[in-house]
Amino acid sequence: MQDESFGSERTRQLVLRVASELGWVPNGAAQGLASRRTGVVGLLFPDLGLPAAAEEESPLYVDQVIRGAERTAASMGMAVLIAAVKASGGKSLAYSVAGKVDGMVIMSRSLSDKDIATISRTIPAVLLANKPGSHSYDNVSVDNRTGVRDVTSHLIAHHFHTSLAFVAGPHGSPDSLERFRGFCEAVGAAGLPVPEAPSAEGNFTEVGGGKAMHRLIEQGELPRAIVFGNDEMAIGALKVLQDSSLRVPEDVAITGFDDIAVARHLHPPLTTVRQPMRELGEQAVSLLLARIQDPRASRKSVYLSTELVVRASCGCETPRTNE
Amino acid sequence: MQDESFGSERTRQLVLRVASELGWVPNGAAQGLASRRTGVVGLLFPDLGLPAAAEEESPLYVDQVIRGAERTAASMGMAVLIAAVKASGGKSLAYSVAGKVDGMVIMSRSLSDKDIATISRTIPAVLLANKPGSHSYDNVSVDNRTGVRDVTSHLIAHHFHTSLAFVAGPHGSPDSLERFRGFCEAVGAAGLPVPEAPSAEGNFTEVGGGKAMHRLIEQGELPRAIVFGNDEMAIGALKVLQDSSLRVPEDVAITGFDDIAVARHLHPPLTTVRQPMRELGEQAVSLLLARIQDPRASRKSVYLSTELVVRASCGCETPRTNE
DNA sequence: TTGTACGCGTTATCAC
DNA sequence: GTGATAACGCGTACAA
Repeated sequence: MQDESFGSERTRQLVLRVASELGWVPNGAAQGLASRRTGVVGLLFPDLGLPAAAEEESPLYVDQVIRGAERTAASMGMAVLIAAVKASGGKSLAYSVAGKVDGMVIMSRSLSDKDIATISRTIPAVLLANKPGSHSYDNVSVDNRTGVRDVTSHLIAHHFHTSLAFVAGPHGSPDSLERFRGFCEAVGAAGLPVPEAPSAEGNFTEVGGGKAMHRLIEQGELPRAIVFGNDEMAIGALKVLQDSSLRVPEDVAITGFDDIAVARHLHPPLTTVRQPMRELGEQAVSLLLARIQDPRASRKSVYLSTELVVRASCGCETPRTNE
Repeated sequence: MQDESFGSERTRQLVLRVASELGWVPNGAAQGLASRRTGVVGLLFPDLGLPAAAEEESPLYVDQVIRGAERTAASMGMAVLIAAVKASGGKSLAYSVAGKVDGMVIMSRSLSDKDIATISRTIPAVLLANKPGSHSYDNVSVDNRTGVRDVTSHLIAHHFHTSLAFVAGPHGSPDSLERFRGFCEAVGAAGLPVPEAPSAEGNFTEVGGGKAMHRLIEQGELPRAIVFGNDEMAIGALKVLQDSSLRVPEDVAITGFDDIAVARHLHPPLTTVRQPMRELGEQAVSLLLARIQDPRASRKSVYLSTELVVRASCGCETPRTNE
């Protein structure tokens, strides 16, 4: 099947034709067993275990990564085996996947460090969006810190805000932590007081963002600008603000992170930091394929840069143009 | 590995522990070859080959189906192998996938009837959102016709519109065709003139919808209500209408189909037909697993019903409540 | 209960 | 260049 040089080209074609007419399909298991390569890459992502409704709104993030991964895998003739892994156990699926693929991409918060270590002893693994500094593996992540630093600086330098707040995602999320650091850097660089901790936490969800906003409002002393750790929390907060008759951006400016599809359709359109989610998946698979080819090359870390997307929620004018 | 009854339970635990300490992972290929089941289900979806930018906005549909499929597959301990198939050839990936799975879910427009037939001779296949009536396979689809009939009737009965238009998706899309039929049924039932063909086509994309809208405007005789074949086209049209200083819904009412996440964030929020995309994926995998268990059971077709989601773009009041 | 040999469908190696 | 044959790693049936 894989030998391209055959005696008689005619015979080859004939066999191939008959084979397809007969509906013959090569057995992948046998191929894999004999050739020691499956032609499949695995992709593990976290199953947040959210109620279906919430999940439906949210996880554009993972979806885009999957798309990117599928895309570059396909360009190399490989398929992608996906599996959501619950934080609470259920790792057996992960191991099962590990036995069926040539390598895997492991998204952050889907597997414990120990399990990653175990698996990576059998097949190569690339970490996606994990805490920076884990140099034991190939790694691809986005420059969260610079991204948030950029929006925050924009709020300060361009709109002259001096009372700012940051709303974080779930505890322990490397992404959220880095974003908070970026916020602190920008605030510090402007000579403003640097907070010890985020002003609130919203779990990266819309409802969480709404609740966080409520808390901030009830505390009094509403900040003039709020940097949210992601877009969804900003969306939830936006609703709460509107219901509280607080105007955005006149009374309080808000920004997000991710630039999910809804962001530009909000009123006002959300100023945010664009994250190349799809490219994240693409790069991860690229790294993985490279490592499969050369298992003993030096570890690589890829940082993808973000892009500030200025719309109206920060206080900038939005020209009423189309796109 | 699969024999739960062992002589000495202690020994069993010991072996398992050592195995995991050694980082041993069972070889899926060998398991598959010996047991004749891979523990993997395949999912083929169409690669529309759109530019990345357009794709990023759009394919919520496929993503949700993937999620649903992954979800129920995981509940049965199975992983999902996904592959995007370009309409233009590239079917080799599809066949490769077919050799690696216990069965596949094939989304409409991803594979030719002939290829489906060939593959299904080797492994069970379930068709997703294909033309109704293909009773040769297990089939799951959404009740497009009733869905559009419902919105259209709403426009007629509730808002007393008599000049309506339908904007279709790509030529040859079974979904689009069924939705047009639903439109015609509603229009006919109300005693209004039934059109021969859709008033315009928008390829199911946002830009396509915008262009279609332009065409309708330039034709003069703007209909008072426009039923779009999906949400994205409605979004594109909405922008064009606003740029043309036409008010929605005062000057023209519009509706969509799918209820993608952006729909409720638009201004005005889009009245649309909710399609249980995720459940589509779930049901497809359920059918597939059932067929794998009993390959000679009778064919099954599952129709999922839609739900009319009334918001403001049709002319209804939207109470300014929060969800 | 425990051990052993065979088969799964393909690739790869080695004589010819 | 061509054609046999031994792995590949795990289930499983059968013998001990």
